[in-house]
Order: sequence, then C-alpha cells, then structure tokens
Amino acid sequence: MKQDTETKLNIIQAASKVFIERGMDGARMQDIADLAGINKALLHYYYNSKEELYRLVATREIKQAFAELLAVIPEEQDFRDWIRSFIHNYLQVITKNPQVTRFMLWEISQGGNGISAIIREFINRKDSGRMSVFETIRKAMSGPGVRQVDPIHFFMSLIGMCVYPFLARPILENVMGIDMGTEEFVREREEAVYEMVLYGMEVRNAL
Amino acid sequence: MKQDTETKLNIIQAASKVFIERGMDGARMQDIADLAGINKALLHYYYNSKEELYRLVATREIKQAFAELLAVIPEEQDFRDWIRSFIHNYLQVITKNPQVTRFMLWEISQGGNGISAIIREFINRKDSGRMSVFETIRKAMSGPGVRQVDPIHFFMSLIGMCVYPFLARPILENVMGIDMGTEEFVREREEAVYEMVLYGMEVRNAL
DNA sequence: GCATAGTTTAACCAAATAGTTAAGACATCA
DNA sequence: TGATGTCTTAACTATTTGGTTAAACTATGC
Repeated sequence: MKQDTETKLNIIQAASKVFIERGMDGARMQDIADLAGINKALLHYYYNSKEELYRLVATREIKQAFAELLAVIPEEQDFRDWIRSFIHNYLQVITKNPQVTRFMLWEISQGGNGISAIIREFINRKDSGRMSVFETIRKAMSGPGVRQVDPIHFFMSLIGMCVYPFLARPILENVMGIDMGTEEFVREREEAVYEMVLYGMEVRNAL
Repeated sequence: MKQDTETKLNIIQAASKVFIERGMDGARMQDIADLAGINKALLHYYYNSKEELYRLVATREIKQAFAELLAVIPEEQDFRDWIRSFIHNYLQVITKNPQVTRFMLWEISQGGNGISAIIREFINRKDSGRMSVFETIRKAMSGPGVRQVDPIHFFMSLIGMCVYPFLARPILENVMGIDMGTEEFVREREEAVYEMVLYGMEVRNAL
C-alpha cells in the first residue's frame, strides 16, 4: 500500500488550484483528477462529491489566507514602522498567492456554498485576531504626529491600495501594458503605498 | 407583430443581470428566460447560443462600464478639486452598479472568452480617453503644493481605495458587521479617501 | 502465499442543462 | 382574408459532467 495520505494531499492541491482558478461552477472533476495525475474513480474513492471536495478546499484556503494575513499584522508600536511592515508583509502574502483573494471575493458573492459562514466561523474562533487588528491600528495611531482617523476606513484604504493592483492585474497588464511580474514592481508599489499613506499628495510645509 | 426590439432588449437586460451575478459558468439559460418573462424557445429564437449571448452582454457591459468611468474623469485644473470630483464621481458609478467590477475582474481572469480583447479594443478605440486619464492627472499634479508621484501608482491607489470596499462588501458586511448600504457610508468613504489622498496620516506642521 | 488497501481501467448511469422541433395561437398589415 | 412575423407550449434531443460499478492489477506486510 502506497501512502494514501500522499494521494489525498495530491488531490487537495490539485483541487485547490482548479477551484481557485475557475471557481465552483467552472471547475471540472475530470480536470482535478488529471492535474492530480489520477482518474476520476480514485478521486471519488477519496472524496464523495464535488460539493464535499469544494467545501474542504475552500475552507482550507480561506483559513490559510486569513491566518496568513492576520499573522503578518505587525506589532510595532511606532506608526511609521507599523505601516511599513504591514504594507511589506501584506504585499508579500498577496504576491505569493495572488489568486486566492479574487477567488474569495467572487465565491463569497455567490453565497450558495456557505463561504460566508466559513469566514465568519474562522474570524469568530480567532476573535482575538480580529480585535487585535483595529486595536493595533488604534494603538499605533496613538503615537505622536499622527492624525486620528476612523480605523475602519483607514484599514479599507490600506488593504485596497495593496490588493487592488493584483486583483486588476490582467487589466493593468494586458490592457494598459504594465509589467507587474517583477520584484521591482512590488518594491515600487510598497514605496508608493507607504508614501501615500504617510504623506498624501500635498507638499508639507518645512518646519 | 409586437416590438421584437423590446423583447431583445428585455433579454439583454435579463442576461446582463444573470451573467453579472453568476458569471458565464454559473449562469443558466433557463434563468435568463425566466427573468425576461419568456421561454427558452424564444430565447434561442433571438440568440443562437449561450456563448453568443454572453459575448454580447459582456461586451456591452464592459464598454458601458469603461465609458462611464472615463466619462466621469473630471477636467478640473486644480488638483484638490480634481481629486474631490474624481472620488465623488467614481463612488457614484460604483454604487450605482456595484457588481460589474467584480464580474469584470473575475471574468477577465478566466480569459477564455476574449474579454481581455474586448477591453483592449475599447480602450484603443477610445485611446484619447485613456491618454487623458494620465494626462489629466499629470496636469492636475502640476499645480502648486502637490508632490510629484508616479501617475500609475497614484491611479492604482485612488481606484483601489474607492473600489475595494465594494468588492469586499460581503466580507465587510457579513463578517465584520459594517453596514455599507447607506448613503452615509458612501459620504464617509468619500471624505476618508479624499483626506487620505491629500494629507496622508502624518500631522502637518502649521505654517 | 495471501489478505489487504491503493490504484487502474473502461464502461456505464443519472442528472443537469444547452439547444431543437413542430404545431399552433395571436396580432398586424397589405 | 391571408401572409407574415412574434410568441407560446411542450415535448424532445444532444452534450456535458458528476458520480458509479466491477473486475483486475499492484505493492506491502504478516
């Protein structure tokens, strides 16, 4: 007997890729089997239904994504340090697996597969984690020389600036001719977001 | 003979709604017929295949979306006015039809249906439009008291801040318990983005 | 060797869904 | 009035795809 766990992991990985790329409706069990290098019979030997496999994979991916995103929220007390770290870490996570975000935003809007519930469950279970986001923001904001703004809007803006370019990557690349595949772009982006968040567009008066 | 054009328009509108909500793979021809208040036979009487109808609808929606977004790019010469108008207009367009963006980002990543080509074609045809975006940004930036930043990154940041909350709306609403349906939220958001873009987070030194 | 679990093969079934057909109803206009 | 184009009904076909089955092959450990 070979390692069934190996095959199972194999299947999960193949299913992850296919589901994330094409979504629940667009995914084909045959494609998953092919990508895993096995046949449909064995696929169903391990996982009874598409629905089951999807739930498993979606849960796994969402948990991992949120866990990663919460894990990289920095602890720095100084606001500038905190911002810098956050942007850097966040861009790292996104560029490592750029498709997961798009997948999540799409599938959650489809509703039917309880993705919302999966996320809520995870968030609630790790409630400390969510709390700490806004708590950390508020704490970091409390330093000197920082404007007090609504943490929620601040959070939205920050995430939006980091995430959006990679969501819209096909448009920006294919249509507007921007090459986003390079490390240089990510560095540039990090700098641009950092400066925007800190200084905005107005020239600041010299002391 | 009744107005066949009326029925055709009816079909297009129903198809738009269903395709935008569920995507190409998730959409059902029966659902489109039902929503249009007709039967499948008549649906195929006017449009031969799902593929054809999808292409038609997708093209239409994408063109309209881009046209609207280009149309609301303001002409103001003063940077602060320009920014304020842009954010306001952009949020208006998004809130009027929040699903189109998500649909486009998803479908373009699927690639298979030439959506990329549709967008590129539109952008190239209206090339003046695209040019004017960055030209307008550059021009508005040239006013006094404004930092010179890469227009592309600036653009990404601006769009990201406006669009992201509505893309992630299900997560923010269902999971984090934020109510985004109110006009108040949109106003708040407008103000938050404006201030972030202009001032960033640092307290500015008094003159 | 032989029991057992993992795996393949290939054919198959069942359900969902895209697409078709034919007959006729109904209105409009020449 | 009757030709024409719009529309309905309802049954039908074709295709795709999820899911099943049974038989046999393979490797491993006892």
